[in-house]
Amino acid sequence: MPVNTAFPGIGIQPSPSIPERIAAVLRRDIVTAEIDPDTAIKQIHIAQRFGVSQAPVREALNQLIAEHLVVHYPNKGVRVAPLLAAELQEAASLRVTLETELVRKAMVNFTDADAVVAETALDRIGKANNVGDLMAAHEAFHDAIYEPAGAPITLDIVQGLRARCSRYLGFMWKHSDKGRLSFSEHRKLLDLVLAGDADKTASFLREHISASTDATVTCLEGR
Amino acid sequence: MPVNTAFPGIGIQPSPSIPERIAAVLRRDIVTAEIDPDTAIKQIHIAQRFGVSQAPVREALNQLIAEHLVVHYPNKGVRVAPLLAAELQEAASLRVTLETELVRKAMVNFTDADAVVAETALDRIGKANNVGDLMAAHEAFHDAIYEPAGAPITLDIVQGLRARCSRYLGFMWKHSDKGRLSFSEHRKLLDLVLAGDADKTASFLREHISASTDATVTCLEGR
DNA sequence: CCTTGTTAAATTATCGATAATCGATAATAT
DNA sequence: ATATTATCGATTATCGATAATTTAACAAGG
Repeated sequence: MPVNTAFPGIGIQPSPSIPERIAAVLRRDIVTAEIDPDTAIKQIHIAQRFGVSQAPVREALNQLIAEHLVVHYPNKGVRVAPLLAAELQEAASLRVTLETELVRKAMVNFTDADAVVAETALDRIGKANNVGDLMAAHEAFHDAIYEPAGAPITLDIVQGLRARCSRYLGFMWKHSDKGRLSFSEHRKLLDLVLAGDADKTASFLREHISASTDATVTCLEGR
Repeated sequence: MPVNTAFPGIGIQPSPSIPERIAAVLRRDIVTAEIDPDTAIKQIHIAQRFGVSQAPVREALNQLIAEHLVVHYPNKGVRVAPLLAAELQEAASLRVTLETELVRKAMVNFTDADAVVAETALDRIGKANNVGDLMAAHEAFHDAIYEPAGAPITLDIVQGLRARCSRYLGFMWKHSDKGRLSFSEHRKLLDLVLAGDADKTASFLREHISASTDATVTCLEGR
């Protein structure tokens, strides 16, 4: 009993469940710094906002708890996680370790189709006209670079770490004009991947992550 | 308004919630291979077993989903995750990368108190008389070795990866007598940490993880 | 004989309401 | 006046029941 007989091999992407839709909206609001750190998120408010009962809201919040975007206080609910320089620095350090390894493995398998996907994401970065779209495109670009590595567990961890770091970027963009996401750095990263020099690509990626982290940390400490 | 005036500085460890207790039991049953891979876990059964309604059961299952110990099929429930050699190998490879880094950082800060905690866990490994206790002690030992690194995010990720790998160990122990958890290897690991040679410790740790992984993979493929 | 459509059973997902918990405040006692 | 206890309001956590979904069995038709 195949999942999708009309388009064999493609499969049906299940329409996002209610909890997933709610989590997606809250996640965007958090990483774009639309909601301030430490803000309490009350189940009833969210339930009314989406016109559902509290049960699916709780599931969405549990998702965000697992992603460390909110913190849970038993019997007191959840709050948007605080922004701590130590968290950003450790997460970024891990990203350097894991993403350089991922890109090395990906480069071995990189196909023309993968390049097309990455180019498309790059275009989306250039065309994005709001913070949410920009971040989504940024995610998509990095994922496109790493997916060919064929390391799904690592990729999953990296995605979580990147979301955690993106929060800080979103905060910086909201409160200052520094460190705008540079189109050109990503263009160069993709060019390096296509050129095939693994060492050069890895060290450029390390710089890419470190530089944006350092800018964010100084912005964070300046308040 | 201090949390605990009778024992200042100690604080009250909040008694585990119902979902946490349920998740803990299911987690143990899964990693000790008491439940076979692909077994469907029905909400009503668990609810009746613990004498609660389905709501807290769903929360416990969501926890296990986040830990990748069960897989969720929308509108069809959860099943114990399958055992795949590829998953074990990638998770173990990640563990080598992250745990060698952790132990290096931990050795810089290692105190006598940390050593006592590790020795205690080592004793528990020796005295454990069932698979569940053995695994819990094993976890505690490795955590004791890594905690002084002061890298909570990395430690959290490593704990998740170790739980994923432990499933395979539990499976092997259930179906063969090979690869019993050796007390002596952990004794030597702790000795190396205390001796202070970071390179030697890291390479021993790499071998410790790789060897047990290889044994498990061959056991897994032999059926 | 195979396919297709229909129904029934089982299970998940959601709902509305209740119980349990917490923080703050008021009341009482020392 | 201070410290302890009791009550209140708000919110989470849990419950029991219903709605939605899937699966399997079976019947009708090609």
